[in-house]
Amino acid sequence: MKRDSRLSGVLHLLLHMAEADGPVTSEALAGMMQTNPVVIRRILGGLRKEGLVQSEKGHGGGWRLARDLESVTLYDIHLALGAPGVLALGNRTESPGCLVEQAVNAAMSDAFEAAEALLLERFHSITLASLSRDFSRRRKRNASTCDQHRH
Amino acid sequence: MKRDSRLSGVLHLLLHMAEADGPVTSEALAGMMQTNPVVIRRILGGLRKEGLVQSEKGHGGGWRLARDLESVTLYDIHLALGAPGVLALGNRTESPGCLVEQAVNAAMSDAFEAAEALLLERFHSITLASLSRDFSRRRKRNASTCDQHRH
DNA sequence: TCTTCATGTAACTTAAAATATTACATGAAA
DNA sequence: TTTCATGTAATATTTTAAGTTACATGAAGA
Ligand code: FES
Ligand code: FES
Repeated sequence: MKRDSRLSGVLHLLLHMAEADGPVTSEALAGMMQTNPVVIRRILGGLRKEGLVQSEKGHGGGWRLARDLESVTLYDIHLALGAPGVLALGNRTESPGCLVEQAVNAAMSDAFEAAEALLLERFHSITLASLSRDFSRRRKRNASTCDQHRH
Repeated sequence: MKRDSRLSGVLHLLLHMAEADGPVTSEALAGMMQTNPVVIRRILGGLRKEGLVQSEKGHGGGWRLARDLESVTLYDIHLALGAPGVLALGNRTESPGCLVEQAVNAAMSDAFEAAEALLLERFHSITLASLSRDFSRRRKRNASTCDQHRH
């Protein structure tokens, strides 16, 4: 069982894009995320379909945010990523006819749904803008020593 | 990202053991779970260390519950399984020096902790006994047509 | 126009986990 | 002393995620 850090990673990308003046290339973003440009393009390509980012080809091209920082919540991004399951635990579904399994699943599903609902509700209340503000606050306190680039 | 159904699977095992008169062999349990006996022995071996089940070798051997159904909660079992992460989503930790990452992680960690706490709190209130009662209720309503065995 | 740069995507490869299997030792009952 | 079942290490298989290569498309600049 491994944790999916795609949401976290995408936030990283978006905030870095918010910081930048112009478009940012997938190569630059890949540098920050220590991964391959194609991976970035795949991820951001999905977000573009949802209208969160836009891209431009050719000289001076790259990626930029398509919406206002205030209007984008973690939940929006979560949806744009395909709303992957939020919980690492799940129900067995291999023997649907088994009454034991039915009883187990019924009991756990309630708990799962409650936890998931709580998490997604929190996501609604976190905007890119609030993250950006928090970032600025941190930048004032610490001298940034980011390996990949200067702020 | 795949969901871990170990908890669900273990509950299945334990309830089947609760139903049985004597010890149940790992082979029989493997049949119900459509897996290999060694896999069962590995999982139950972990639970034995926590005092949830006990095993006997040789003729007439197998696995049985070691504690009262009322006294075992989902949370106990979760702990006995090593308390694996409950959430599928997680924080990136690849660039700990990055201030953007710090801001993102700080914001999400709160939400993660809240959701996890809620789920585990629910686990505390579900006992093996309550699951067993629910199972009996279902058995009365439906005629059991379990492929692996009769109840 | 022709070169350069960057995205868009499919196909492929690599790497990492999770799961399953084999093999054999240990100990208990018949 | 044979049979049965657990205990466990080592191995193999399967599945899933991540990364890479290759090349097409289109935009800007020389
Ligand atoms: S295998 Fe679960 S009820 Fe029979
Ligand atoms: S790479 Fe994230 S702050 Fe620089």
